[in-house]
Amino acid sequence: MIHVYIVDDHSVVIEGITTVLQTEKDMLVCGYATTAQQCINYFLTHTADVILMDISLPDMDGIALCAIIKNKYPGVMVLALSTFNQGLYIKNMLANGASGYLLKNADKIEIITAIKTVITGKQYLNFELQKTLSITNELIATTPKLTKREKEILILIADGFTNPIIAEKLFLSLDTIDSHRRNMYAKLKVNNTAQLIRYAIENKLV
Amino acid sequence: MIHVYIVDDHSVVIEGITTVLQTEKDMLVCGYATTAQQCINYFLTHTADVILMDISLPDMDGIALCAIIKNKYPGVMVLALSTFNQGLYIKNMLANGASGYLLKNADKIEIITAIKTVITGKQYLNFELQKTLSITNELIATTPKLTKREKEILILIADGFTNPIIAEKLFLSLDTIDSHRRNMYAKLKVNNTAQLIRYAIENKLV
DNA sequence: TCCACTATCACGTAAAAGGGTGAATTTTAT
DNA sequence: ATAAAATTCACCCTTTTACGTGATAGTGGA
Repeated sequence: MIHVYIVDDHSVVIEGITTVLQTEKDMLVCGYATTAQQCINYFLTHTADVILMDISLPDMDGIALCAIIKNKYPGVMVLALSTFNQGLYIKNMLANGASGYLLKNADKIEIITAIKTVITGKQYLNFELQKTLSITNELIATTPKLTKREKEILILIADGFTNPIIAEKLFLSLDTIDSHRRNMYAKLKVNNTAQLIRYAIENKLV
Repeated sequence: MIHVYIVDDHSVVIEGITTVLQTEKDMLVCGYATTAQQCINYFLTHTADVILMDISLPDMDGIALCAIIKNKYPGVMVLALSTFNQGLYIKNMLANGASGYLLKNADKIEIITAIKTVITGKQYLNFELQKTLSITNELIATTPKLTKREKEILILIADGFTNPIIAEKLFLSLDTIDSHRRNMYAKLKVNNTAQLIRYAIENKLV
């Protein structure tokens, strides 16, 4: 009998998964939580084979909760549950010990398959998610890296400070700020402030 | 007997709501759809008293679907279903004929209450959502409005074009572009390109 | 160890942005 | 119909950006 624990702040999702798993004779929903803290408390005195864990929780993100659980109870398999197909989330969950990632639009069969896969110790990721993940990895690899100083100056530019003011703030020459700025332009293949700021915001550097 | 139809691309949510409503003797889930098109097809030959409608669907957004349904079948009450407590969504759904808005973290009682409220023709919005909506309305009221021309020029600036180039593109004088740009600075209380672009992106104008 | 990258600064020039002020015409909303 | 807002343009001046070119010293990874 596979004991499944559910962590999700949407009660209808808990109901839904429970209903789906009831049709499986060898699976049992042994409990659920709507907050990370409830989940942590439960595992102090109980256990489970698999946790279906939403990545967005009211008190903590699923990535942090996953790390805590896997650190204390490595034998418990975590299957991440999310609405969004975003590479960075997938990457982080897997890096923090999750054995798989399931989208909420998954059907009954996929949910059951995912659970059965992860309890054997294998990883579960459907094709769509694997593709997203590989695109993300490629994106990260090809994204030009800004240095510490460059990021620091970039943030000040985004805050609306001019080169002379930034030079003053950082006790550097105006030419130095100009130089860093130009290096960023070259790295990011842009040629003015507007494009620089746009790049910075769209890539969450600011 | 209240006939409830569910539109949501997450099958576990459909399962969950169905399970919740089964406990109510006077409610019946008469059908469900995972796409807007399925929903439209259903109503060509069937009907329902209430539609629980997710605002994010694979083929169309819930706002558009709501408008279509209410236009053809004004008697069918639409109760929007969403994960996010975002004022603009709430506003748009209500403007397009929805009778209420429900968050997916709502518990059984709230779901039942919401359905019972909307079938009487009244609007259902919980306190939290009402607050979000009023904050959003206030925000919209206080957000400085850019004119068509200003937005057009703003987008070109964000694309990295300089004033001379923009003037050329729009067959206008450089002074005119400069003038519009300065008017935007005044409206948005900024004083250089970096801040302008930041404002534009953070307020989804670009 | 060596090379690429980083961080710092300098000089000079041209282009663009930022800011003051004013004004005519057209569109829009009350 | 009339007032308000939007759109267009002009002139002048200062500051900032953008870009070419080059140089020195430190840092870190292959």
